[in-house]
Amino acid sequence: MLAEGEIMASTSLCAANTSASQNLSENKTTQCSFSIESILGLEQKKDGIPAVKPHRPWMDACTNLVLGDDSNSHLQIPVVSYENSLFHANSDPMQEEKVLKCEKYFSVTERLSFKRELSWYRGRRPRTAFNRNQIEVLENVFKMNSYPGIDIREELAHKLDLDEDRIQIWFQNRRAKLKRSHRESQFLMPEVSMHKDGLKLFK
Amino acid sequence: MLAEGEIMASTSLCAANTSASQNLSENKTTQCSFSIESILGLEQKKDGIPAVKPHRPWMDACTNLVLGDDSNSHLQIPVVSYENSLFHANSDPMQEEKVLKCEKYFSVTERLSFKRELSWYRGRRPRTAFNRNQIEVLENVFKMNSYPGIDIREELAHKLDLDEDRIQIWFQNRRAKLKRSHRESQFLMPEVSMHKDGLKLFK
DNA sequence: TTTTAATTTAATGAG
DNA sequence: CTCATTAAATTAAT
Repeated sequence: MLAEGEIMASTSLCAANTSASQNLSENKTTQCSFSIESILGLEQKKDGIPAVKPHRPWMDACTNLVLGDDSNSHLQIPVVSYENSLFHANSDPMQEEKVLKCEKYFSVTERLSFKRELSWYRGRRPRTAFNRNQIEVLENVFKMNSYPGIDIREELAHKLDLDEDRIQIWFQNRRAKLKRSHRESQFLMPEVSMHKDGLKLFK
Repeated sequence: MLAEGEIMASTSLCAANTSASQNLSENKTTQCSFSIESILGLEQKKDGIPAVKPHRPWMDACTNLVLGDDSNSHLQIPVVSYENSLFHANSDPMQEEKVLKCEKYFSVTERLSFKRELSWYRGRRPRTAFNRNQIEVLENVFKMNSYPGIDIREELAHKLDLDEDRIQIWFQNRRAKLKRSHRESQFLMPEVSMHKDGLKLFK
């Protein structure tokens, strides 16, 4: 099930968005309490309170989490799995230090929710920071094979002490990056790509 | 955490390498000169140059005009279009002093390219300075919707005389800022946010 | 020094 | 899988 706000985030659609869009594109009168002038900041602000609830998915979720509201269990963060997992096998010292600092001032539960907040609201996986060696190995493998099969990925995962999933994602992102660079160099230097087949397109 | 060079210490490296090699080349015999060491990045690297170029649309003209096709163009400094611009209207004294010193030894042209290199040693977009009105409008829109869709962004871009890209980046940075501030206030006053509804959440 | 515009990339979800 | 998009973590200009 999708988290509340998730749809909003991915489609950029919400009440505020729609109304704002209408206001911005058409100067129609609205039943909303904000006009295009207010949107554009051309009107004197009389109240600081927006007519619509701001769209802040991560805050919404944090509120739910902190309050432990079970009616929104669809928003729950798979905290546990991250807690004990290997995700932070290569966590950086900075974050470790932060956590250690917390220990002195907060309860375990509080620390948990702080850590939870450090990652994203749905328990978005903490961003993996590959070290130099990992990157180098991955790049070298990529040079030879940008579509490594499951066996190679597993092998890499084991050798580099990473989840196979991280490897997979890395290769996906790496392929996307390569593709983008190709697109861009074509755009930047069309004459090269046009001449590469020996065609005389410009004379 | 995987230490640098840790993989070299692995005892099963050779056997593993062999299978990796087989896996990597899959079905075909390797006509390439890659060894397993090179695959795993254990060989001396001779180039530190990234395989792909960054996206620098505003440099397109320069790249094409000045450099033409150059596989290392990401390292190059664009020469033409920013020469006469306002970007360096207020250069700092330190830099000025350096330049004066240089005067004794370098030609005007060399000095120019030195200056250019200082500020353009990487092809980074010149920092946009939003004016007060632009900020105000952006902030007002942000209050209602921190994820404006493409239509609103385009509209804003037109109304504020900015690239849509600037708008997009602004909102990204603005969201990050909001989130950061939220995180910080929770860190500073966890009891407030946790007890704000008077609930006993932890017992 | 602080703030924030710009960049790179890991993670995510839809197609 | 691709592709577009997002947030995290930076870098660098002011």
